Amino acid sequence: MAGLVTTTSLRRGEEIYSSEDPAEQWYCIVSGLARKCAVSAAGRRRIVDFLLPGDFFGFTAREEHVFTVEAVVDGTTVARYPRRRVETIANADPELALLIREAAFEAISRLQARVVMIGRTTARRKVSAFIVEMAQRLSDGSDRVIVLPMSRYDIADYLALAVETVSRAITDLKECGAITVSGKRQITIIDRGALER
Amino acid sequence: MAGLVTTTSLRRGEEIYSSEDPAEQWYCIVSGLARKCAVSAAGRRRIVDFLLPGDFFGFTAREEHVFTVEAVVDGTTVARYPRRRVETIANADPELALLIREAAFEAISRLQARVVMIGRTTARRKVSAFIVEMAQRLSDGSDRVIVLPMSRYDIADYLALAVETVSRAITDLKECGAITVSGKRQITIIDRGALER
DNA sequence: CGTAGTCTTGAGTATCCTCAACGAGGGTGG
DNA sequence: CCACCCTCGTTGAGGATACTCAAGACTACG
Repeated sequence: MAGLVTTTSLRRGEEIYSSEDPAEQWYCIVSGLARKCAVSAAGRRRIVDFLLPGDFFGFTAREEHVFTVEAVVDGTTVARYPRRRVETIANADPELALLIREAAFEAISRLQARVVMIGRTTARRKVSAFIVEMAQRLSDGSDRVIVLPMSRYDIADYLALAVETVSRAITDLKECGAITVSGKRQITIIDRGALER
Repeated sequence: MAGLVTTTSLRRGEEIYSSEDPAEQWYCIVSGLARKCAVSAAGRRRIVDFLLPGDFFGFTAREEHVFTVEAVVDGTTVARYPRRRVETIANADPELALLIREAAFEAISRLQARVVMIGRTTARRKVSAFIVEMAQRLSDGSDRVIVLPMSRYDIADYLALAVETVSRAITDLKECGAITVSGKRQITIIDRGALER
């Protein structure tokens, strides 16, 4: 495997792959953050998934990618694996095949959690769940302080809300004493119970 | 593989597996329809996925299932595959390993499409997209006439809407001439363009 | 120092949810 | 056979929520 992987560093906004590109590689985020996006006919962006270090992506049963993946922060590094060659190696290496399966199963788990989150009723619940999810994924849930690597716009497109609504929900959670906010991006969880309710 | 598979027939409402059950099998719908559900703390049901003939499910990187899967219609038949044994066979059979990967990739595609659909803004768009999706999945999109196998309640929980809103959206689409409805469940697509917009 | 991007707040409106009522259809039991 | 219950589906009214439009503050960057 070591000989196959290519690692690239990207600036914010740079594309890792684009919609309709041939799906010839699999990817893993090494550091930083990426977003998997769709753009609707009306020009509205949807973020299908945030990709954090350790997340594999680019899996598809088709020949072309459906979504676009872009780096969210400067210096995001991505490992690329040539799909066909990895599959060939996996044919003779059950352990590698298992790793691939598990990476795919992880993607399924993330997406299912996402369907549940995006299906929540109120903006406040969505944003609360988002903060809890990020605390979990950024620091294994062990830390009360998180620094969001993405903008309010990204959060809005991730939660299917308007930016203003995200902003208001965060203000709301501040005023309720569930969180505190330092600067724009640093959030401290004060009352986790209130967020999970 | 032939010796490993167990096929069961279920009545509507019967569980295939339940949340927190040990994840020891993989499944495939042979006929009928099943729903993958989560129930929120507030008692609200979310349908994470509808499972149609040919859809594989039960994939997880964990030891326990997170969701519950139930038959939606009487006579739904499900094939069960013992996970460990299938994995052991796959270790020596690259073709089987490929099939598993592709089934998992299909599940990813379905879920991604779902995140996009559920993230749509208005109820009318959601219901329109739902009808188009079902036409696609029930008959490869070739047919203008579809018979919905699930209730309005199921549709509502799938789209994260209230039942009343689903009902109103369908009435709306009827009045706009985009569809016609015979009985409760049979829908004929008149103007596909109007649905996709 | 100006510009572009980000974030917040306000006001008004559209949409959807809740509560309520009602009709149709399918079983079940008397 | 019919009364009854239950689920399902539809419609209406009223209120809550989030969206749109608008404006302004703040930051980073050239």
